[in-house]
This record gives sequence, C-alpha cells and structure tokens, in this order.
Amino acid sequence: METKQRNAHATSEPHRIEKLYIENTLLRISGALFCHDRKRASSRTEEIKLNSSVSEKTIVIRPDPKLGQPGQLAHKIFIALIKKHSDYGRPIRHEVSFTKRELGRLIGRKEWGGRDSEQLSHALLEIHYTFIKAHFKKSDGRHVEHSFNIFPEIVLERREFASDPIEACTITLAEPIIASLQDEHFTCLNHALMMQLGTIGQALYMRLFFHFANLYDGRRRKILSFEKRYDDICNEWLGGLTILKHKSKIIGEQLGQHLDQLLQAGFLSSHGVKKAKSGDGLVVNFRPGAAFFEDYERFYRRRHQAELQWEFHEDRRKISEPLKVAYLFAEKRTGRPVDATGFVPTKDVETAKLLLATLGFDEMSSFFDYALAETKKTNFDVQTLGGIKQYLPGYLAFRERRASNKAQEDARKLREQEEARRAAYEHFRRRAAKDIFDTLPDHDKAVIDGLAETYAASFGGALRGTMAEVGRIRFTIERYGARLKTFE
DNA sequence: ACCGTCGCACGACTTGTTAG
DNA sequence: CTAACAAGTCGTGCGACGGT
Repeated sequence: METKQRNAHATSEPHRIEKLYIENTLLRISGALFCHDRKRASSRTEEIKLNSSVSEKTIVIRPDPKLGQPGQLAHKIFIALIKKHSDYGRPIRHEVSFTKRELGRLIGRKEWGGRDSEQLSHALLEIHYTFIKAHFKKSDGRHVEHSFNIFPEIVLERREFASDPIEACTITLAEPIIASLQDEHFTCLNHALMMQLGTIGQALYMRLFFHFANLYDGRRRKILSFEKRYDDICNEWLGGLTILKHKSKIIGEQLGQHLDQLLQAGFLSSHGVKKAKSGDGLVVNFRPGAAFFEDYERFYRRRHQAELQWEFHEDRRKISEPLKVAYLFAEKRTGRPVDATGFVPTKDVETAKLLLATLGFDEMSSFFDYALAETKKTNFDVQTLGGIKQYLPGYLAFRERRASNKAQEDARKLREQEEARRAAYEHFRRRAAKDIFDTLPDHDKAVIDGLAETYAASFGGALRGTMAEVGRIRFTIERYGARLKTFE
C-alpha cells in the first residue's frame, strides 16, 4: 500500500521526487564536517577552522573528543536525512523521522543487520556531538554568528534493552538552519544523480553545483568554469582528506575516479589538475556539463519546494508522536529527561500509538499527570506505559467531568455577563430618559407628569412618589424613545 | 607500483514470532 | 506444537586509502 502510493507519486512527478534541497551554510559546513578518509575520521578530534580571513565566512568545527569526526557513513545518513526533510516540503519542518529500514534503503544498503544499527547510532552521535560555529545570512543581509549542533536532538526507539537494535528515530534540525531555509537560502540538487556517486563524489558534486549555480548567468555556457586549490578542496570540501603531493596519485588513486564519475554523469564536461600560479601546490579546474545546465534550468525556473505534506504528517503520526509520547512518559516517571544516548523501548512506543488513538498528542501530558497521581494512591510503581493504560477510562471520565463542569461554569458566567449588561443598559436608559425629560419644554413635562400621576394614583404612601418617578420615565420613553440608543 | 590496514557491505547461518 | 517466514548475528571478502 505504502510503496504503491510512493511509486504512483514517483511516476507521476519524477522530477519532483529526485530533488534535494540543502541550506547553503549547511552545504558549506558539510564539506568540512564529514571526513571522507575512513582511517583518520575517528581519530581527528582537533578543532577545524575554515576561512578565518573573512569573518562572516568562518566556520569552526569541534568534533567530539571521543568519537572523532563524522565519517563516510555519517555523510550518507546526513544526505538521506536532508533528502527526507526536503521531501517534506513547506512549511519547513524542524524534525525528520524514519524507520531503520527506510534509512537502510536511502543509504543504499540491501540488508540491515544487527551491527548496522550500532553503526547508525554511532554515526548519528558523531554528528550530534560535533559543535559548529558559523555565520548565517539574515533576511536583511546581515550575518549572525550561531553556535550549534546540526542535530540538537535525537530520539531513538529500541526493542527493549539498550543493546537492542534501533527500530525508529526522530531527529531535530538546528534552528538557524531552519530559519535560513525559510529565508530561501538553499541550493537544489539532483538526488538521483547523487545516488550514483560515492561519498567523495557527492561532496564534490554538492560544492560544484553550488559554485556553478552562483557563477552561471544563464547565457555564456562555454566559458563557465571554476578553479580551486587542491589542498583547499581536501580541507574545505572533503573534511581533511590527505593532501597528496603528486598529480598522478591524485588523478590515479584519489579524486580521479570520482571526477570521472561526474564526467560520465554529464555533470562535468572536463576537469584538470595543474600547478598553482603562485608556484606551490596544485589547482583543480572544473567545467560544467550538459547535466548541470539541465538541472539548473529545471530547478531554478521554479524553485519552490514540492508540497509533499502527506508524507510529513504520516511520519509524525506513525513515528515522531508515539516516540515523543514515550519519551514524555519516561521523563514524567523518572522526573528527569532522557539524555542523548537514551532510548525508549518498542513496547512503550506501541502503547503510545494505542493511547494516541484515543487521546490527542497535546493531551498526553495532562493524562500522565492524572495517571501518575493515581498510581501514587495505590503505591503502584509503574515501569512501562502499559501500566498506565488502565487509567485511561478513569482519565476520560475525569476529562468529561472537567469538561462538563467547565461548560456549566462557562454558561453561568455567560448568563451573569448578559444580566449585568442588561442591568447596565437599563440603568443607562433610565438616566437618558431622565435627561430627555429635563430638557423638555414645560408644557410637555406637564403632560408626562399628568400621565405619571394617574399611573401612580392607585398606590398609596411612600410608594406613590416612587411610582410617579417610574411612570415619568416610562412615559418619556414611550413618547421620545426614538431619541434613545437601542440595546447593542 | 604494491601491499597492509581498516571500515563497510553482504550473505550464510541463527533466532524469534505468529498463525494454524 | 510446529511450520513458515521475518529479523538478527556473525564472519568474511572487498575496496579505498596511505605508507613504503
């Protein structure tokens, strides 16, 4: 069913499905963040600083001292998450959810064994624990420095124990990235093309597309080219890949095959390595190919993101909300939030789904408060969400009572308000009538006084004077009522 | 140019689950 | 209780990178 829908979507609008939107600063960060050198990635822990000469382009990356720099697998996961996030479309969401199988497909693994789960959580934590300091362009053109993690929050579901594999996951994206996406600072990439490449090829493609798109004026295709120092490419685009000395090695064993892949895909029309004009080091030059111009025309003519909201809502209902409910329960039960390495068991997430069938997401907090208060009464030491389920009928009744009490209360208040307003109006009317009476010519006053006297004649004593007063107002209103404002 | 190292992916085997 | 299928575990080969 689900795959059927997906395929239907893919065939009806293939060009939409293969787009990938990435925020521009994030694109630059990702070049330095992910180390494509598999041997050194986990041991690189020192601070990485880029473009320290131009202050608003400076990027500082501080990898976790224990985990080191995020590696190739982390890069694949990152791309998969960004792809999923961009498929959510607008309005831009703060979180991305996925099941492990879905992610397995997205990073191109045919099977997903037990160890793969650990690799996944390890890679996610590598990104989570890496601090970034970068400048974001505001809508008014100013640059503001932000210090953040790309994934400030990671929520995991495991079967039962901490050693069990991951079932599902929700990840929050950093606030400055979301804000910048909202300001339309993003680059659109061809995801289908990226999936054919290795991670080095992907990183090169992302940066080259970004630069080509900035340089291209829509006309002079032939002369469009881009040059960059080889050592800078290693550091700024490929996260500290070893800088080799000889051109033959670079082409033959390091970058060559990845560049050739880009050439084959038609993204590049040519590339070359030559000696830098300054004398030391090497410079790589790139020329875009037909595939670049095609994608450029396609993406930038109408560059608004696809509105695939159903997918987001689906994920939120199936993955993110149950996970959050389970986390909320753990937090309420223990009195402290679950930390980054924590998780919630599948059973709780399943129970959360059941609860969500009856209660709204917003109601969970108040339900837990009610249920936990109930457990205290009988000294029931709840461990899982399953233990809470029995309080659901009680809570529903409690909610009903509270709602009907509130409805009664509201109705009473409304009645009182109405009465007060009527009283105020009556008071106002009387005063107004009296004012009208006072301004009347003596002749008219006498007529009304006469009517009032007759009206009050049947009363005796002190009441007679009061009734005469009431009568005076009544007859004034009867005769001159048009001069009064009506109720409302 | 060649070989050692390391992380990753894959497939074969094992364990778990559920329906009949 | 067991068969059938799905999911998890483990070992191993591969390929990329870097040192010699």
